[in-house]
Amino acid sequence: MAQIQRVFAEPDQALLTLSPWKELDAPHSADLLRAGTPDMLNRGDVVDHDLGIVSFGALGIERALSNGRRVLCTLFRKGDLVDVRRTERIRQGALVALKRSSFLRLDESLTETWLTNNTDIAKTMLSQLREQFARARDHTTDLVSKTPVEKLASLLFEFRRWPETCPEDHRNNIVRIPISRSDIASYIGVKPETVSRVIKKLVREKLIIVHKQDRIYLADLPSMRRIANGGRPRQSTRQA
Amino acid sequence: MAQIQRVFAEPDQALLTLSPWKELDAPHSADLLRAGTPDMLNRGDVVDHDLGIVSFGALGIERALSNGRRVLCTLFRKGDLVDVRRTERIRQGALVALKRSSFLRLDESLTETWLTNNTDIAKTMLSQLREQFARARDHTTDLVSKTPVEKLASLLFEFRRWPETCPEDHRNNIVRIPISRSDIASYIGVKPETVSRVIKKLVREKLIIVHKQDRIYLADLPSMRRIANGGRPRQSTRQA
DNA sequence: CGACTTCTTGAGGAACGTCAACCGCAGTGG
DNA sequence: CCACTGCGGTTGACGTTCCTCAAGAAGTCG
Repeated sequence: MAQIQRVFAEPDQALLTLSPWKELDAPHSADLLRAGTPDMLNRGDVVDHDLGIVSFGALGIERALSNGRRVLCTLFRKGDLVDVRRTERIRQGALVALKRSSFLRLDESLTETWLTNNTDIAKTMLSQLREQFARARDHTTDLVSKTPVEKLASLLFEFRRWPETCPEDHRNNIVRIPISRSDIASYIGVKPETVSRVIKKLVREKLIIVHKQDRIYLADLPSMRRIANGGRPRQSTRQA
Repeated sequence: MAQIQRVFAEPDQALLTLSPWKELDAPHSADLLRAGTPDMLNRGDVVDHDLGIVSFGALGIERALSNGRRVLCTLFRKGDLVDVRRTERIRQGALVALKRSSFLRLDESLTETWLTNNTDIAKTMLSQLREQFARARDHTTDLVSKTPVEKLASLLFEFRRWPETCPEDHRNNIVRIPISRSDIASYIGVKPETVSRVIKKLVREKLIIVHKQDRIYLADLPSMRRIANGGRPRQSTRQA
């Protein structure tokens, strides 16, 4: 028993240092942990539960379209509340691990009880959902009318904001890529080939340097930021 | 004074019959109404407030990219809680009315007090945000890898689910289009010209009939549903 | 080392964006 | 009453872009 406790105590305690959970009083956060069941997940594992917290790693909601098209419509990162319950049961999609991750399953009825007795937890969950909705809007902006280069640049900055980024990497403009190339493609709505070509292009222009597959150096941060915000539109068809 | 009360009493009372607000106890919902300031909005009006409820009409969050690209990253419809406050103040975007609408502004600190004293309201807001996040995921799925035809078909079904749809229209497979063609375009990430061409194409195939500009009849609902769910992928480059 | 998956590179074409012009309609003013 | 104007929407021609397909390279695991 003590052993089992230990197994999840380490990463799961860590999430209490993350916003917004760190704002909770100690007793509440302890409740939170005790009520959760930790799941270790490998890449590709499907989570058959729609309420919990990501202790570490990366999860996503995956949907399949005809023609083998695969869509990643949301990314959940370390510290995120995952609450994908919904009233209308349409097109739910599967919650799937994109890399080695830990998921702290929460019991639904128990959580409901908390919400009734404790407005702090309710407020914390509200701020989480609000934040995730805001991130979804940002992502939508990326998808709606940006070019692949702009989309990828924007995604790099999103990864830069992930809590895994250590302060040193952040200072040095190093971004860790937590997911595979094809997952990136499914997330930003292009094909893996295009992701590859875009990265190659940015390297050629000396805007980034790929240290390792999952480690990219933003050599020209201002330019990259400009591109991410929409600074590289489709070329006009008419010559100047 | 009585007159002013009357002005907003009518549409704003109506929203209490909508999910999830209708689940609230009468005294709480009355508080909700009293605390709000109703704003009448015309198409194009910008709302400089990030907390409230849509009494009727349609609002959207609009962002501008370089090159004159305009993005509508979320739609808010009748009954929706609009809570777009966020911790990181990046790329906020403007909340703008897409047609004649009424917005019930809520006071932030007052709402905060409610949440502390009343878990019912907290739960209601939670379920609202959860639902909107779910809708955002659906929209993301549409944007990521669907063709324009699929995107538009999907949007028609979204409009069909809007609370304005009267039961009769629903039975008769009539969809009311609440926003302009160019807003549709900015929302599904294509150009107005493409929207026009797609509609024309669907009409030619006898899948829909356009009664009026803002009234479309789904002549072949099953086919349309199939298309909306991804049934019309990009044509292969290789001949069969 | 070989079997495997993931990523990259290359060629070619469909598709959607770009531009420009036109249409229909509503409001305005002579 | 009609010309004028402005706006939203539509149509057509054309070209860039990114997807498709296929094959090779690189990384991963037994």
